[in-house]
Amino acid sequence: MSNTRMTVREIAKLAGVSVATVSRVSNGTGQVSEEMRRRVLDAIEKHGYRPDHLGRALAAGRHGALGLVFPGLSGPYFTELIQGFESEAVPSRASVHILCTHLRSDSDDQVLEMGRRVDGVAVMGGTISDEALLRLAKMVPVVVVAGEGPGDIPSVRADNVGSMLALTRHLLAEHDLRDLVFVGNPAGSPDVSERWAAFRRAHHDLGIEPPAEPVAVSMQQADGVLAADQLLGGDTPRPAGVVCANDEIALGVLVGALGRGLRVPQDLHITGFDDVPAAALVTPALTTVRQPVRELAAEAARLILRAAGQPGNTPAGSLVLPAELVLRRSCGCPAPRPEVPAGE
Amino acid sequence: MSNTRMTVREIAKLAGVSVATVSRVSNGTGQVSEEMRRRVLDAIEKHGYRPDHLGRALAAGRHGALGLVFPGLSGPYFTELIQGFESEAVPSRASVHILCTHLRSDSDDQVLEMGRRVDGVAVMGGTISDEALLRLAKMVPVVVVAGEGPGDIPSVRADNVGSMLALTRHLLAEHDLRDLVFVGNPAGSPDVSERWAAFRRAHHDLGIEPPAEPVAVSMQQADGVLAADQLLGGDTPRPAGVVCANDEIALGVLVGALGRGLRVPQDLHITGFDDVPAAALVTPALTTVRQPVRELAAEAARLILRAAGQPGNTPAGSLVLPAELVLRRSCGCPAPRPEVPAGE
DNA sequence: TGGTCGGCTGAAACCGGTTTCTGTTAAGCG
DNA sequence: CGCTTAACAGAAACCGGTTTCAGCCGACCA
Repeated sequence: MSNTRMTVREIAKLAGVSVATVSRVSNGTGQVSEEMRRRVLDAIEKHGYRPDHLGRALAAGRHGALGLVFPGLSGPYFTELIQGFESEAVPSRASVHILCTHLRSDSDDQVLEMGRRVDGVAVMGGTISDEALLRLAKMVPVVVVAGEGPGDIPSVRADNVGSMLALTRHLLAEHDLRDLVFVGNPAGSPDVSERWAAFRRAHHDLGIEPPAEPVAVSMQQADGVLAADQLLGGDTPRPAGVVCANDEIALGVLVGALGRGLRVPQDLHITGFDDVPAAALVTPALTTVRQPVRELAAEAARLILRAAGQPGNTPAGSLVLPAELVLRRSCGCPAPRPEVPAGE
Repeated sequence: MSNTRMTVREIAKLAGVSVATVSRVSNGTGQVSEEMRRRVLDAIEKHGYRPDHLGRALAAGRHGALGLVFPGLSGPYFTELIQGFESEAVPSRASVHILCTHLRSDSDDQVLEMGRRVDGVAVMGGTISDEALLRLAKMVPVVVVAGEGPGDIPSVRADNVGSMLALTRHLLAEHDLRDLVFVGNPAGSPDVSERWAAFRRAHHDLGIEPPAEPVAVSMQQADGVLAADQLLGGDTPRPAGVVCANDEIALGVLVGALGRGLRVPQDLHITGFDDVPAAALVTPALTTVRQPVRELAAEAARLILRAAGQPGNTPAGSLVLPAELVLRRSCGCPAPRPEVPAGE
């Protein structure tokens, strides 16, 4: 009815009761007689009163909000992440604040500012400085997603090590490949760092000498094209296989290789990581690793909600979810099914 | 220093001044003598005081937050949208709340709840009911992104009509195609509705009879595969070209066509909409339309911020940004460049 | 020297809720 | 019938800030 916002006190006056009673009715707490409850509900209904979120939050000392911090929104990985997080937060009546640190230099400050507006934060690994992370953790419960935090900050992540071990071993042992290269910058994110380490360890486990250095590029498709230029353009002998830190790099390398007239996988084997939708679509389809990104994010949200619910801010331990090897044509495996992918 | 949060009153006591003075210093408002300012700043510095966001927001009657509502996060379109919105909001010290209505049935309520937590909301067209949109607009400034709102709710959108007119005309006139079909559900979103209307109008403008009905499917890749089954599987004559409501559908149709042994564009012409990264990557590369999604979202954020800044909640008018036709192989055009796409 | 004006300060009201704490009333019980 | 107790209602304090308003004081002017 009324366009101007009602307050508890106005409703109280209109219903002829005290503000305490209105609050009790609208929250369902305490004891209220049927008579009073009727009067209050009538007034609320009649004037379309909804309690103000700020007033309530201030009194409760709780924001009713969760934060999610990520470097940027490149690709389907982040899409899944956000949806997983959000779908877990909303049923708990918590709103979701997002922050893309992107290329901004003052992201540490912005994250700390976010810490003052929410009840807990999930931060993607490698997004902000450890120092900022520790300070943030002093304000609100924090969980690191896809990475590892300093101190005893809890984290949830996929099994990078296990799956990259399996993938590399697959290439080395089943396809009997040598001269593999790794494309991706281990310094860029904890995920890549773990993948690079596992890539090397798989070599060592089989008594094979791994390359000393990765081809350190960023995570976009264009960087994969660049890497392909570097690997295939010069006079250096062509590697047998290219293990990429994610699918987008792999797709870039694929384009670069095909553009040079190379056949994949006959002339060059390529693998990715993440299983983005396009990975199944391109020709040849991309061998990759599927992570339970959505569950990862949902689990992070759950941890935060639980910690925020308790005054003691329980930090809980770390969690590692399994990842799944997806073998397709680009590593030399036969096409798994009659090429009619079920979309996404 | 202190781990437990400081309040204005504590700082005031420690600095030996009144809370009003502390507030004035920390906000830089009003007149404060150098002596007082020093004392307050010292106390603030020493105890690491930062004003509580809730208290401040309550007193100011402003949340310092913007909302963004979308149906789901399928594909790069939404990624761009979020980043554009966020990059405009953050410099204004506004946090960004997101809400995926997804498959939830109670999204209207959730949107209204969001309206009580932010200073303004951008809603993707077709995401919530007109009724909810109108009620939301009574609470906070609202902008519809990629769609049109009821009443005088302002909107920002790309030039669907102009670009789809140009695209369809291109197929009809330049490539001299007939028997085009449109794949996409006009009832699903305002964008698709506009595109379908423009598709038909281009036919009429050239005196050609357009198809009476679209192939109404959803916006995911799998739906494109379904559409291909329907169009290419039966005994009905194969259409000359398939105009898809977005790139993901088009990619699905492409896979379906190639999987049936058809050559694209020789046997079947296909076009998309949005210019997702994969559109340039697939073979043949996809003819499509590039929308200024990021600018769209940034403009929406700007409108909201401006409206939220003024008590009068200026609704402002609508805004239509131009879109660009991207001609590639899949419509029959020659490859524009030596096939080394610069990634994305 | 008295009056006015402007700079500076702090007490108190306010934002919109929740919660404690006190008091009243009626029911239950010996 | 008197006493205890439970149910219920409301006044007031509280959450942590901002802002109004009144008052004090020194400077300036006639």
